[in-house]
Order: sequence, then C-alpha cells, then structure tokens
Amino acid sequence: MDRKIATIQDVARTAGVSTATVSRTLSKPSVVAPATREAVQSAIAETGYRVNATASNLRRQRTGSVIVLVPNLANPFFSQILAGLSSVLTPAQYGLLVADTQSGPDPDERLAHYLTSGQADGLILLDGTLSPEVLRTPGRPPVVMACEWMGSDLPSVTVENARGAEMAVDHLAGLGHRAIGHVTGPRGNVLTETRLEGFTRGLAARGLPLREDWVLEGDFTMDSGAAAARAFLRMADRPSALFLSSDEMAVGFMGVVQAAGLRVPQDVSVVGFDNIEMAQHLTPRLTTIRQPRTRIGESAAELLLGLIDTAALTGPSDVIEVEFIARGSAAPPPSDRNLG
Amino acid sequence: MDRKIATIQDVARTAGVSTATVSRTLSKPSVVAPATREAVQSAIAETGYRVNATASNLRRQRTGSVIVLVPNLANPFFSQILAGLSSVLTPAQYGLLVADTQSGPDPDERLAHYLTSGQADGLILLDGTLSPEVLRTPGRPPVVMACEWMGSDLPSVTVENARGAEMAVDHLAGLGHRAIGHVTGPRGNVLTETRLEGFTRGLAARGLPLREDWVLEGDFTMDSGAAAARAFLRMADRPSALFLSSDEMAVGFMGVVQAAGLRVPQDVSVVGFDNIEMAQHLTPRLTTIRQPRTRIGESAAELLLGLIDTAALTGPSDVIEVEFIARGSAAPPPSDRNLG
DNA sequence: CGCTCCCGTGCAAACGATTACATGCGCCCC
DNA sequence: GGGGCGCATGTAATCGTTTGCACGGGAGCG
Repeated sequence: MDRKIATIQDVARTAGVSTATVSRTLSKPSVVAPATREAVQSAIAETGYRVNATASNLRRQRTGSVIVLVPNLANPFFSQILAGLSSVLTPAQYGLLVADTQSGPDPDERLAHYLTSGQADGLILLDGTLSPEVLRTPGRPPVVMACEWMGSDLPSVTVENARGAEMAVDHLAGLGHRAIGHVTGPRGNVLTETRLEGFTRGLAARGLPLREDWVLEGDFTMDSGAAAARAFLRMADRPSALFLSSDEMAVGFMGVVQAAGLRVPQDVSVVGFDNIEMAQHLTPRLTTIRQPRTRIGESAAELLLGLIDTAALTGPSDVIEVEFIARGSAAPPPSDRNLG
Repeated sequence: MDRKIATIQDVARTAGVSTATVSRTLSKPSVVAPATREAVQSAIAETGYRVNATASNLRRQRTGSVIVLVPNLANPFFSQILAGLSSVLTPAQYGLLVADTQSGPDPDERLAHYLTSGQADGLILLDGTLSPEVLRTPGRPPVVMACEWMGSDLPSVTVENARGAEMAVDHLAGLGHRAIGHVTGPRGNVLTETRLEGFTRGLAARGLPLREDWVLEGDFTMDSGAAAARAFLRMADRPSALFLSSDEMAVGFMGVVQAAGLRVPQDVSVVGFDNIEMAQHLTPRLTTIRQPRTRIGESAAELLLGLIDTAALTGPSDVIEVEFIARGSAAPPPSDRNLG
C-alpha cells in the first residue's frame, strides 16, 4: 500500500490534528492534552511514521552528529576510545561520524574542512599532531581533545602519563634495579614527552642516574620496539630493566630479546604502558600501566555534550587516572638474585 | 563582521545573480556562462560560503552518510575494516556513521531502527548474528554484509575462510603432522563453521583422521585460547599440531603452553588465522592465514556505493582471497625430528 | 453576568538548498 | 525581415519539520 514513507502531514491528517500538534506530541508531550496525545500516538503507529532527521535538523539548525578525527583508524588503540564515545553519544541521540585524518593529503586542511563544513555539532580530536592555529576559525563548533596537545587550552581528556611513567620507574627501583632504560615514542609527541618527563622524575626521586644512551627513541609500534631491542643487544653496558612507552613496543622488544636467547625477566625486566589485552597473555605476562581507554572516550563525549548544551567553546577538562599492574615481566635484577 | 555563516542567498546577492545560478555553478558548472561562473566563484570566496549539507540533503532526499553496524567497537578486529570503509567513503563524499550494536539492549531492534530511520543512504553490517527477517522492511536502504551471514542472499564481502583453513591443514600435513587438532570459534558463528569445514576437508584430502576430542570450542578471544591450552595440557593423547581459528586464540594458547614448559614449535606446532600485527612479533613468530581486513572494508564500501548509485537492493558480492604465511610456530612433529 | 486568564490547538513562516519550468535574448536561415 | 531555435538565467515550488504567534473557548472570580 504505502509505498512512500509517512510524513508528519500524513500523521496529522490521520489523527485529525495539525502538524504542529504532532510535532509537539513528540517533543513536548506535556503541553498537549492527553486525549489528543493518544490520538496522535495511534496515528503514528498506524502510519509507521518516523521523523525525518534531515528536515528536523535543518529546521533546528543542528546536525545531530559529532565528528571524531582519528589519525589512523587502522590502529586498534582508537577502537576502544570509539567504543566509549559511542556508548555516550548513542543514548544522547547523536550520531558518531568518524574521519581518518591520514586518508587525505593534508590533515590540517581536513580539520579546517570539518570545522567550517557545519556537518557536525561538535568535534573530538584524537590526533595530537594537528596545528592549533586551525582552531581560530570564527563560528566553529565546540571541540574536545581526547589526547594531549601541546600548547592548547582546549577542553580535553588526558591521562596521568607522567605519573604512570613514575610508577613504572618506582616499581623497578623497588625491585632493586639501578640501571633503568627507556624507550620513548616519537619525539615531539606529547605522550612521549610527558612519559619521558615522568621517567626522569622517577629516576631523580630515587636518586638514580639518567643515562642518555639508555634512552632509545621508538614510535609506539611493535616494529620500533623490535628495533630498540636490537640496539639494546648491541650495547656493551646494558640496563637491567626497561620502561617502554607502549605495550606494543614492549611486545616487539620482548620478541627480539627472547629470540636472542635472553630471558625476561631473569636477564632483563620490562614494563610497558597501556595494558593492551594481549599483555596478560604474553610469556611472561607483561607488567604495565593501565590507561582506561573506554573511559577516555566516555569522558570526551560527556565533555563535548556539555559544551554543545551550553553553546560554549570552553569548559572543564578531565584527567583520567592510571593504574600500575604488576605481572611477570619485571623481577629483581640478576645481581640481586645472585645475592639472594 | 559576518557573524552568521553565508547562505546561498548571500552569494547570489553578492554576485548579482539568482540562487539557481549559484547552485548550478556548484553542481553543473558547464551549463553556466564562463563570465557568470567567475563572478559566482569570487562571490563564494568573498562570503566564505559553504553549502549547507543538511538543506542540500533534505532537498535531494538523501543523507550523504552510511551507517556501519559493528558488534563490538572495542574489538580491534573492526578498526582496520573501518579504515578501509573510510578510505573509500570519504573521497566519495559520504560520511561514515558508526554504531555499536552491543551498546543497546536489543541488537536486532537497533538494526531495525537504522533500517527505518532514514538516517543513512546505506548500511554496512559487520555483525553476523543479526536476524535476516529484520531486512524485510519495505522501502529500506541498500545493505551490504561485510562478513558471512548464514542464509542470506544479501550482497556481501566474504573471505575464503574454508580455503584458508584447508591451507593451514595442508601446511601442517606437509610438515609431517598426522595428529592435528583445531580450536574453533563459537558454535553457530559462520566463520567458525566455514573454517571448521575447511579443516575437515583438509584432513580428508590428506587422508588424516578427524578426532572429535581434538576439536575444542573457543570464541576467538585470547582467553578462550588460553582455556583451550589448559584442555590441551590435560589430554592424555595430544595432537602434535593445532590450527586455531583466530590469531588471538593462538596467542592465548601459546602463552599457556609455554608457561607450562612446552616449546612451540618443538613440542607442538601452532597455526592461527588472521595475521594480526602482533603475529610476527611473538616468540616464535606465528604461522597464520592473512585476511586483508582493509580490503574487506574497501570492497564493502565499493559494493554499497554501487547499490546506492543504481538504487538497487541486490548486486554483486565479493570474495577476498586469503594468503598463507609460514613463520616459526609450525615445524615438523617431534617424531620426524627424531628420525631426521 | 461579564471580564480575564490560561490552556490547547492551528496557521503559517521559516530553515537553505535544488530544479522543473518559464522567460528573454541573440542568431540563423529561409 | 520574420519566425524559430537554443542558450543562459530567473522564478518559484518543494523537501519535512519546528515554533512564534494568534485564536477560541472554558473556567474562575468579582
């Protein structure tokens, strides 16, 4: 029968009321008389009416969706954040539009595009490499950073990165290690810098030396962890423990040193960062710092909804706590073991 | 100055033409005279005009976005598929709206909701557990399955799951294994069944026995792989090699058997499925079947765009090839080694 | 009994773009 | 020179909702 989908007009006609009344029954039921309300409800059921979101959005000058800019969608790091975003935005009736900043040529231009396109009521940035200047766009929608970003006072969700790194050093030092190395993320990345800062602060607090040649640069990937391991194996004077700025790098690192015949943690202790699911399934199980990624997404979504509701561009930020998880990949250093 | 964003009216006024001409310069430049075209272009530049996608969509009776229904966003398995989807949809000017079917109470109802809500020009399903009946909705948008789905003739993108499993068995048999076990995914899942089918076919082709007690049920997770390993360790008569239906399970399996003192591949050979990034960083490196997840996403997006363009609900499907990747986790069985 | 007030509803104008149809002008050809 | 044709542009209806404003009627109060 009804080939076309019903419009609010059809419902109004069926219920014998005006379109205004139908619209009000849907948005502010309290202002319409109970009898009318029921008539409208059954007309809606009869016609199978669904409100046309596009028309509604046009009239209400909104879009009903939020864009999340992800540096690299293929990186599983982000999937849990997406899950957190979705769990908050969906109940709030917002669509989650994901865009990969790497897929085009110029990431900054992509950001500028989304800021001006008016395709979303708000933006969430997961990419810490974008230029802050782009945000000077007049009339832009609210934006929340869901990772740290140098020199920006945007509302953001950050993790206690420095403290996490400090906890890692503290744990290793507590086990008796005095020669502790570090594998960083890519230089310039804020995660890298804050974790490095926490690392050095942790060493200082324990009165341990910071040896430049024991600080290796990685890029958070397993491959770079493997490369760091090869550099480690070439060292004449090796640290007895390493704190790596990501679990992925720790996986890559352990893979190479184990293949070279070293045992973890007997020959070298390893601490990662992130507590990826795999951490507890490695051999040995990986000692690491947990950062609750789902919570990061949830919190970012909540902050953004707050901004949208109040039509504000600035608002509170959130700092997410980290948790140290001791497992089997860190143990007292060989020298202590000989003594014990 | 201009607090409000410019509309097509403003551009028309600035350029001294009608809104129709402005619209045409944007959509069909060839029909407007070069001089007018330039005038409009500079008026656009001057006013900073951006077309309002909502209004355009309303008029054109489309939405400009595609919804992808993901069973569990937190599962990194899907992030690469999303990346593939994004890489095709973004250049085609479609937004990618992601929705988590698990986040609500009733997944089927979520699907029904999106089918009727008219919020997207098309749907991509990554969730093979939804009920086919829901798709009988009249007037629904085109849908593409990006994983197998029992008893559905929907356009879909599938992977040569059975062949992949057969290749695994073939490889192990070629190494000399005659006692080969299997850890499946959850029963009823199509991936599970097709890989199991390939497994049994592979055994049959080599004239090897299928031992029911060597087929363990998992659910694709590392935890279930670990559980399978504990069951394996309890066996009086163990297979010399195992094919696991996911790399995650293989990781969990290897973790437990290694912790129990068994060596991979000397004591037991392991083959996974998927070639997750970590596979090559494990110790030993994991022999597995590669399924190109980015390609799955790209192909699904292309199929869907085809359906949208032709306003069709049915169309071609795509089968993605798998590739066997031999690494270190599978080797000749102990008996052969003794002989060799 | 008459005046207010308020509650529930309808009317109609937006929102910003697209596009079928109308219009006007210049040119070609007979 | 007039009729016709076609090109470039304008006019205005339309997509489906929301919402400010107006209106009618019933109740309450003096």
